[in-house]
Amino acid sequence: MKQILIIEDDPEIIKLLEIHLSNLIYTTSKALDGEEGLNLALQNEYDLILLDLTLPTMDGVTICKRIREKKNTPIIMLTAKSEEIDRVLGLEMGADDYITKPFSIRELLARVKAVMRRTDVTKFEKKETSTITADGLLVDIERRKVLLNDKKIELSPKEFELLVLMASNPGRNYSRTELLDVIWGYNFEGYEHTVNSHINRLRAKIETDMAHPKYILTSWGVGYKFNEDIVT
Amino acid sequence: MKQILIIEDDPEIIKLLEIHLSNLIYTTSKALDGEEGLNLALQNEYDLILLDLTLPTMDGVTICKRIREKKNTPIIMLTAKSEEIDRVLGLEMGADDYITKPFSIRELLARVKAVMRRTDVTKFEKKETSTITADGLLVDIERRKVLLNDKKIELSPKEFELLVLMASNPGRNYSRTELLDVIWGYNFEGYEHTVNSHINRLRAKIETDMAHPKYILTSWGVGYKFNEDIVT
DNA sequence: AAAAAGTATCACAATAATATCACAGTACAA
DNA sequence: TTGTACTGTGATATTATTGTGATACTTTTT
Repeated sequence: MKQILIIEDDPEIIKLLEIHLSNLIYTTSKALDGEEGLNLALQNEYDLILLDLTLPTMDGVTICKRIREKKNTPIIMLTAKSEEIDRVLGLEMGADDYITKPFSIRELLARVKAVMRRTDVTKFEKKETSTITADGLLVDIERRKVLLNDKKIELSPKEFELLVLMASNPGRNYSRTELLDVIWGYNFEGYEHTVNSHINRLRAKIETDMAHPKYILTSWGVGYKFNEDIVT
Repeated sequence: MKQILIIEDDPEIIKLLEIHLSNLIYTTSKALDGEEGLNLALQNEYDLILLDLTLPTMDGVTICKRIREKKNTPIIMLTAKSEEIDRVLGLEMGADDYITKPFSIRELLARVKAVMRRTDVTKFEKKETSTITADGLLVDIERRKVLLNDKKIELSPKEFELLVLMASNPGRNYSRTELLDVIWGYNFEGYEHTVNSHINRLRAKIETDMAHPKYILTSWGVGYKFNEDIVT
């Protein structure tokens, strides 16, 4: 019997999911807010987690990341936003799939089955490396440490997160909105040019020539990306 | 053949949408005011509805809600206001996506395709080709990267969009007006020969012999097209 | 062949996007 | 409390991109 955890604050949706998932011989647990959901997810072994993006006490993005730090449980995000960008975001933060509300039950069940099928095979695969190396730069994610030519660099939290996110996927373009969503959080109400400032400060610490950055490149009219040509 | 319903009071925009949607092998119906639109939406089975927010006789929000009471037809809202509030409203009332006027046709088509893909359960596993190859040219749409004989080429936003659009349909002729509508947006007030300049700059970056272009060909008296004889 | 129409090219100004910097508010530790 | 580091934002500087005019060049038409 497969165990599914539902983290979702709308009781209507929970009810809906429970009815249809139990038809497929899955048993379900539920959590109504983020904190509770995270605890359940970490303390038990589920086969799948259905995770709402917008939740009380802790938002879905954070929960997803926190779960991924400890566990490999497959996660399907439930989100109200349907922009293409969000899809990528959801997957990059470690979710296995996403589905946008309002969704049809048929569609959801198809994805649940698909994820179950997929993870049966890949269940025992190893997690990714926790250090990134590129030219003279070394980023130790676990220890939150950055070395530039063997010299230790002190980064602020935001700077570090920016670096890790972008360096984890060299060559991928990140729009300012995307970065705000992922690092600042979904509900950040502020200007996009806040990102500029942080990129600027990050560059000041790791780049030798500010006019010609080696690591953090700007994609004009798009956003920023980590230089893919220098990763080892 | 997919059926799309357009509920929109501006005949110009309807015409524009019809032209470009028919290129994608969609057939369209149209309604010029809210009442008519609602009736059509309820009495027929459409695959998608494009719904203007501000309409005579009945506004878009009401129509959207009324449709949702009876049907699950995917809806994309067309709205002139760009405030964040309106977006959330649009989604909460049951719309699948929204797009703010003035929009570029390219953007709209992308969303239409995305919604179609999403709602079509059977096609979920299918992946879309995100790279185009032709002779020495490689266009990675997802990563916004262009390689010419394994050498990276930096393109400006407009140049990149022109290339992607035309390379996606090799051999198809694009008039200057069409390119302006699709890439610049239908509201662009400017000269057609703006396109010439951008094509010129694009060519300067990817063509080796400007006098005899290999990729971007000129259709005399018509417009431009991507050379269909070299795609792999 | 000349005129006309459409296209190519280029330089330059206007625009929009990004970079930089200073400063104030905040949080947090000593 | 004071001090310190971090962060968001305004102001301003600096760039890259873009639209346009002028002009040269082709192709088509007459």
